[in-house]
Amino acid sequence: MSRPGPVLGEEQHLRRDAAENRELLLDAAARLFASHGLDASVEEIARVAGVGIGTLYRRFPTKDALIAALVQDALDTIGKLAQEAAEQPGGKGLEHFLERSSEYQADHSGCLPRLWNTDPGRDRIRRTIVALLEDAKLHSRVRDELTSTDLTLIMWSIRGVIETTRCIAPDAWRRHLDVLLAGMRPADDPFTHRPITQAEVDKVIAHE
Amino acid sequence: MSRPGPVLGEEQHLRRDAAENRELLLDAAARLFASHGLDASVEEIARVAGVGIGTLYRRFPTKDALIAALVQDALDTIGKLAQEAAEQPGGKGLEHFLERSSEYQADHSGCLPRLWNTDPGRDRIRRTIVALLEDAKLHSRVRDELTSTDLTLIMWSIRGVIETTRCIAPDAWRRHLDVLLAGMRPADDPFTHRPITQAEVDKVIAHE
Amino acid sequence: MSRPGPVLGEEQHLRRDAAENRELLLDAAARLFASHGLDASVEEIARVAGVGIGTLYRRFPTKDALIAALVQDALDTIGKLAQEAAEQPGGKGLEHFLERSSEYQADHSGCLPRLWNTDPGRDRIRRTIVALLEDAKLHSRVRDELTSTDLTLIMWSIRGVIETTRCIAPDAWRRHLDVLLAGMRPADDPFTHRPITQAEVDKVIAHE
Amino acid sequence: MSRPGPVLGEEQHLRRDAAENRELLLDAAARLFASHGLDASVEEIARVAGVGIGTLYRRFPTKDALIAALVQDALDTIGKLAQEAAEQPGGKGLEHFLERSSEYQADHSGCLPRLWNTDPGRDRIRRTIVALLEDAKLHSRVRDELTSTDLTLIMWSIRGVIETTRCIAPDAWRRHLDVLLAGMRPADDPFTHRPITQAEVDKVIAHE
DNA sequence: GATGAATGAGATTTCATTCAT
DNA sequence: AATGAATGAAATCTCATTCAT
Repeated sequence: MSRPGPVLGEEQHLRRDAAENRELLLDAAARLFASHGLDASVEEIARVAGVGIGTLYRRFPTKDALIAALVQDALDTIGKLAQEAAEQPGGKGLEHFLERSSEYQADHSGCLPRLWNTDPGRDRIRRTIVALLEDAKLHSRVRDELTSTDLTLIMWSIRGVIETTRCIAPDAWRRHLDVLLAGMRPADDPFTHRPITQAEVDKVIAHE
Repeated sequence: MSRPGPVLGEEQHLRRDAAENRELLLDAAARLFASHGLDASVEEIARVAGVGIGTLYRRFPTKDALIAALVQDALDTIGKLAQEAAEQPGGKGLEHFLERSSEYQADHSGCLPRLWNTDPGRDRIRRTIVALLEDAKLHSRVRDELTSTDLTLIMWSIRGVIETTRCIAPDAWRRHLDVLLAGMRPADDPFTHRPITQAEVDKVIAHE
Repeated sequence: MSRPGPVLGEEQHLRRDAAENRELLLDAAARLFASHGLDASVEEIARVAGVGIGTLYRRFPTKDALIAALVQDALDTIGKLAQEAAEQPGGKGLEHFLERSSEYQADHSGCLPRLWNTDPGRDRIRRTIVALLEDAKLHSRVRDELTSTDLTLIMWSIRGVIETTRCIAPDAWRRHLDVLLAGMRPADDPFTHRPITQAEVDKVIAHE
Repeated sequence: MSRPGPVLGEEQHLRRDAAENRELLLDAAARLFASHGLDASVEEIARVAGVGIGTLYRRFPTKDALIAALVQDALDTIGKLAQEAAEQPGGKGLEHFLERSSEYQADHSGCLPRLWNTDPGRDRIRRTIVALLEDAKLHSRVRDELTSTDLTLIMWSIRGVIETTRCIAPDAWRRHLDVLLAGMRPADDPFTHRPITQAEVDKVIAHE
């Protein structure tokens, strides 16, 4: 006799608009990728987001597209962090940026494996970072021989540390950054190997 | 480069053909894991090894067992490298070890994600590394404040670089190691964060 | 013959196509289990049902779940048969129930091996059967020494006959029930062994 | 330097002869079929028997052949039991046989599912049983209308009870046999269904 | 537009049987 | 003759993606 009302779990069936769903999906994906790696299933993501799987596929035509969107979000943030860091005086912007961007990655470690593997806007970030590097050299906070590709390796290495330690020792990367910064400082004995080329970095990033 | 011989508890007589197939399988697995990540399918591994899938499962009752075998091989080798490094004079053993072990990992990058995540023999390796560290401090080649857990982070950091660059710039890690070694050297300004504890490292490793 | 409607806890709204497929799958499973035993493959079941294997697994997350659903259907029906039998006058309800429930089992012999091996609702059925037994004793249609556990053995015994003969002589169990009913009737010489306990029956059923 | 002596577990590598192996295998098979059903793997059987799987396949060209051998053993024994029972006076041979053969089956329940499904020697057993039945009728221990096919059904039904209860209540079949024997006794109200034909029984048995 | 049911290729694993040692 | 390594078909189950409702 009772009207077939909303079933358990359906009581929040608000007519959400597209933008909201997008955010819900990205949040859910970030959370699940962080806890289960990129193997987290799209179905689980949709469920956690509270939307149907069809809705997910309307927003993101592919699992990879969803990941790419997360990566893009992260890159956008990192770009902003780089620009903020440029305001630091005394050549300290670079250090500031490394700390802040690492902090951000530690908090959003879900799709780190692919974080550097995508394109648009990356070039602008790179130019900002190069500027930070030049400024740091100008103030003798880092070696002259340090290149922007060295910074890329440094960020990849921090990513590796974060990925490994995030669950247990989420601040481990700070100690490691201490070591890296010490290694970047001006010193008498120069590095013994050539830096990798920007072309190589680009190829790595393009290599999916 | 060659697989280490039978180790503790492994001395069961394998028939010649069985032993051969075991090698073929481990080689194929290493190759495929390196090129396709741990998602490489066991069927593909068996095909590349030129044996039936059943043969693979007779030797390694589980995909994880196969991975574990590769990891064990790698750890055995790294243990040997650590002991060899101990023979280096002038406190240079530690640097020597970091270079050699990184070299090995770059050549066997297939199961790096799990390389540190397994048990037996690890303790012996750690003690050897601690000895290398003490020797390096004795000869003032590294800071006194450097801990063995810092070395662990350093190795994870190198692993991250190798994983990212292996296909395109297989020697990138050497340049990165330059930076790390520079950061390890004695210097005036001390690190600003506490090292992580050995207990934290152990938990990370135990954490799958 | 028709599947019983939604039961306790099963009232989730299934979309029409989903509900249809559920029926198709249960029918196919019943048919194949009947003809090939429980070893019939889920792939074959899906094919006979005319749906993809994924659909089967969406509805029944496990082969066992599929079997359990069939068993549940059967138990529900048998429960109803017991209640219907209670309306028979003259203490004949028990005989009526044995005939009807055996008939049903002969028509749904697919998952007989596990038919009694599951829980919910079983207790209610048992109480109904006990009532049937008491009524039969009251009207002197069966011996006073007959217990409800004897009835359980009797049903297992019929099940054994049905399983063996279903393909060739699908009515053989009727003749066997004649013998059993004759054995249940009041008589001078009592049984010579103790009945098994209800606890033993419960353990047998729990024992997978 | 040590001679490669016998390895662990090989110290009982006695040169066993064929007959002995056959027994070992049949014993192991009976034990494993009893505990794990006919799904017990041939590899496990060989291991429990303490022989190689190749040896098993030399003795029994097929898993089915192994099962058939067990069945044959059982039938031989049951044939002997029937003949022994024929010596019982007063028409009690039939009851004696049912008890003894059930006892034997309860103790050798491994391949019961197929126990009646095989051929050679069966005919001789049947003739012996028919004789027991006639003798029982002669002494008015069973109804005249009881046929040998009824006895077949009775034995199948006992098999069903044994299969179900063997682990928990290994004597349950005795109580059930009480009921069956009571049902076989002469009585006023005749059975209401026709017995199945010998041809039907034969077809059931042939039907794998 | 949103939903979630349906799909089916593909993954891991088992096991009866064959065959080199 | 005995062994057990090798085989590969087949089983169960997962999941990214499509499509009817």
